[in-house]
Amino acid sequence: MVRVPLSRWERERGERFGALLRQARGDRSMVEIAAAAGVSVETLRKIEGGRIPTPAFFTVVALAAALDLSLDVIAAATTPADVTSHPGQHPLSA
Amino acid sequence: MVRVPLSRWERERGERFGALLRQARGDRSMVEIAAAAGVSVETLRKIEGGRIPTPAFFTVVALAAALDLSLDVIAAATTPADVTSHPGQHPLSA
DNA sequence: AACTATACCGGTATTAGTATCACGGTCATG
DNA sequence: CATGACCGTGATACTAATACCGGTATAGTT
Repeated sequence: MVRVPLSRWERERGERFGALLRQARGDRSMVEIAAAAGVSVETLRKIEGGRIPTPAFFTVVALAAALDLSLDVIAAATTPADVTSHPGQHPLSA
Repeated sequence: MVRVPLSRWERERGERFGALLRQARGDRSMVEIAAAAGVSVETLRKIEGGRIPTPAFFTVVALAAALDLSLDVIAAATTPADVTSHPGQHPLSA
């Protein structure tokens, strides 16, 4: 009946995710990438800054396309290796 | 100041997405896949049925892993070809 | 036959989180 | 100076994720 709050781990993962996007953006402006992805600039800023730790899948799809990134690479890069070897240790989803 | 409601197109995309997951699940039980992904069964059911049209990215990551699917393949399969050739015609994100 | 267990179905209620706009501020550039 | 990008924030409506409900269907057991 209640949505479970995001754990610390999930928040940190979101921060890692945001940092990865920031890095991929490089010299391009946030405004440019947000427009290319069809997302508001504020949203991209929040995602990059980890303040939206679990964005919607299709939002990420659009951002990945604008940044020419593979989703599989993103997913692999934001999951610490120890989690993948022990799937039961942390929630796997958002 | 207000979050824009999901368009019909976005809802339909969510239904396509859900159908793709359902197909990928095959003979395996919803309970089994949901558990493997660390997601509630109700959530998976709703995603498959299109009643959660824009699930969180990391939820999809976990489900894709449980189903042994590539995220890039999922994203490509749920985007009609005419949308990719005309990026301005529909919102690209969730 | 009845009973039990399990999976699946769509819906409801609740809570937490997202995505957006708008704002005031800073900073860099022409 | 004006302009554009970036920053974090407040407020808002919307949506996701969860547990639960009553129902159906199937398979196995007594």
